[in-house]
Amino acid sequence: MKPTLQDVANAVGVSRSTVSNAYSRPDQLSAALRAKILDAARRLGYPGPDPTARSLRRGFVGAIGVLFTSELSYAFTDPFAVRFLAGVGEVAERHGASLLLVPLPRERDRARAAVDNAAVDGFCVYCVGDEEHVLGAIRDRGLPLVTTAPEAAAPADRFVGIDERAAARSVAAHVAGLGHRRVALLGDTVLPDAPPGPLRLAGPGDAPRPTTHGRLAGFADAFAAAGVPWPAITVVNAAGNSRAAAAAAIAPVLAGDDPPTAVLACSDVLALGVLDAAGPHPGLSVTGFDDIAEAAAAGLTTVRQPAEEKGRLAAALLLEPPADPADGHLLLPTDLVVRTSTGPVPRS
Amino acid sequence: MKPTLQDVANAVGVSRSTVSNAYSRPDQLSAALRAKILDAARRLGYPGPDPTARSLRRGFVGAIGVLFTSELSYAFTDPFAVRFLAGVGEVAERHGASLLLVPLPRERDRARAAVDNAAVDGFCVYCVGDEEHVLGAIRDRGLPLVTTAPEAAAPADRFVGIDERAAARSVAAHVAGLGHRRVALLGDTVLPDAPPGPLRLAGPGDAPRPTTHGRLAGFADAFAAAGVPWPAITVVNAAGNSRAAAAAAIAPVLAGDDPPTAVLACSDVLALGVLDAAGPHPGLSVTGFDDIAEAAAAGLTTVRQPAEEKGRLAAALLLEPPADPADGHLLLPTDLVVRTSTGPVPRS
DNA sequence: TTGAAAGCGCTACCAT
DNA sequence: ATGGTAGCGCTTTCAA
Repeated sequence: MKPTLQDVANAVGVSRSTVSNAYSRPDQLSAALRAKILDAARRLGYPGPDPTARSLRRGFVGAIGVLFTSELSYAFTDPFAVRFLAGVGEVAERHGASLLLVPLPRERDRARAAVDNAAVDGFCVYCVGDEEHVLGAIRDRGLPLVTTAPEAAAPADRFVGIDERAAARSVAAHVAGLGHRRVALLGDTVLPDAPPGPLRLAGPGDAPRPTTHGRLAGFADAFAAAGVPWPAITVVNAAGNSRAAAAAAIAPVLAGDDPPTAVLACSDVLALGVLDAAGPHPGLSVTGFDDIAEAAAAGLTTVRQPAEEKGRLAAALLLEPPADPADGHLLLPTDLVVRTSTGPVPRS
Repeated sequence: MKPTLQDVANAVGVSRSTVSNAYSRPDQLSAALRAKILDAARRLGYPGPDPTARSLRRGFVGAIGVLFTSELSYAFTDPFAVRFLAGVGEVAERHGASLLLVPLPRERDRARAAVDNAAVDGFCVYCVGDEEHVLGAIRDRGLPLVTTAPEAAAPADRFVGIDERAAARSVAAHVAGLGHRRVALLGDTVLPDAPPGPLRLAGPGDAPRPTTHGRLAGFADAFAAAGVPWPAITVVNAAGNSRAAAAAAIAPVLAGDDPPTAVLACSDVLALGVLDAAGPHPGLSVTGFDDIAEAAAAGLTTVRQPAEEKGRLAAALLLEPPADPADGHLLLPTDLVVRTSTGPVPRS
């Protein structure tokens, strides 16, 4: 059996309290006794207080949960998510807090159970869409919570994000300003179980994922202002946020008659996929969203949002809660980054 | 106060055991009673058994620790490390296990404390070098452990990795075969506190990091076989595994008189940095290590090792321990990937 | 400066 | 099918 604190106490001939103090409150006993205790512990192979028991007694854990409302293994595949995580890690590191990455099963009740079983002091939720049940589970546990989707945040929640709609509007306005009128909008899982390819949508609001919804709405705003009504815009669904999925989804649209002169994607990864597929369509304008590292190399026009900073602030909101709850909702700035993937409408 | 299991028991008028069973062993009570209990729990706002208390009682946690023997925030910056993590996550996901990412402070005793305080059932250690004290702490806790560095593995440890030396030998042989004789080897933190730039090393063994050591030794093997003795080889130190650090470290070497005709880097990230710095030196052959995604786009000749698979196997070794301990040491295959960044020695 | 007592919230065994 | 009992290993008053 592993030795316990009690064993050390017995060996030294002191009480458990004293051994406990030797570890957690060195000022509560003489240096000599402490040394003696630590020494005995070493001899017995006692590795120090059991983290679980300590957490139970103390009532807190020293770890924050990070939830991606998508496959965990997928999250590592998404450059933006990884940078967000890096930011979270940076702040956690500073606080000596660990990060518990909790895989979320797709089924709601199992997802809820996963949340219920996580030994953490609070959660950062990287929202992809379809997170309400997860957030509900966290709130039910009475744990603090920060989300990245404003629509998802309850008044008591903390939030850090961007104005998705305004940001999307800014790229779209740039594209509209270049004269594009025949455009396609590309999103990941625009409708839950839709097949890849073009889609009928009564309006941006039909997209259940708040992020997608916000971005589509922003795109629509700008084109509406340029005289292009929603029905004239093609919405294209990709089955996943990957280059391959994007390429597969957009190919038939580009190959159709009356193809768009510009494609506005809801993420850089998707935009890169469009570029992959657009090889034979030079002159096509393409925009992304996020400004991941690959975007620059590809010359992608996009909207930059501060990825690491978003993560840092999310963690900080959890680990250094603002005194005034009103400071718990942070809106980050975004920048339109114009590169070479957008240009005037080609005359043909 | 948050309600406890006891409160639910009182409310329903049953014992704690029964409530516990309602959650953890549904087959131990009638469906009707169970429904009644769960219902009361919902009404009271009882979120289910406390994870910490449950772990204490059950003696296991349902989480595995992942340790990077470097800054945690740095790990997310390293494409190879991220892919490793993706692999770990994939398997953890399948087992319903969470991943606890533990930031390691630089100071040894604080690092040990971080390990001691982690509530996990075992550790995957992604070895960068200088991990002995960390591994010792894990062993002292009696927790199972898988490393990625064979040198670091004690007999009881599990291990998954590659034959660093042989892999390095394969790229170096390719370069030597192209006729290169004036070569530089580039590594991250070849010596602990060395400044960026060329370095004197009595031999590969002087590099304390086992991975660096192994790769340098492999490079040396191949050149020795080609008639280039160790002292004729320039070893260059980069202050970090980043493109910028690599570029800064290699620049003076390329600018010196008698510059190398080939640079062999210990990682793709470093190699990419060399390429950045080599703009004005066309004809320079450069090799990397790992075959990250960016390598292909850059035309980098490198050694591929299966990143996600390494992570998957590491997690599997922990979560599905092999019956025969002898199966706990896995050596993964590597492949030489020749692209355009290497070529014959330019005649000048 | 040290120790005794009282749980933290839960589960597993053994009865009934 | 349900309940009683006995801790899991630790920390924290409080008293000595």
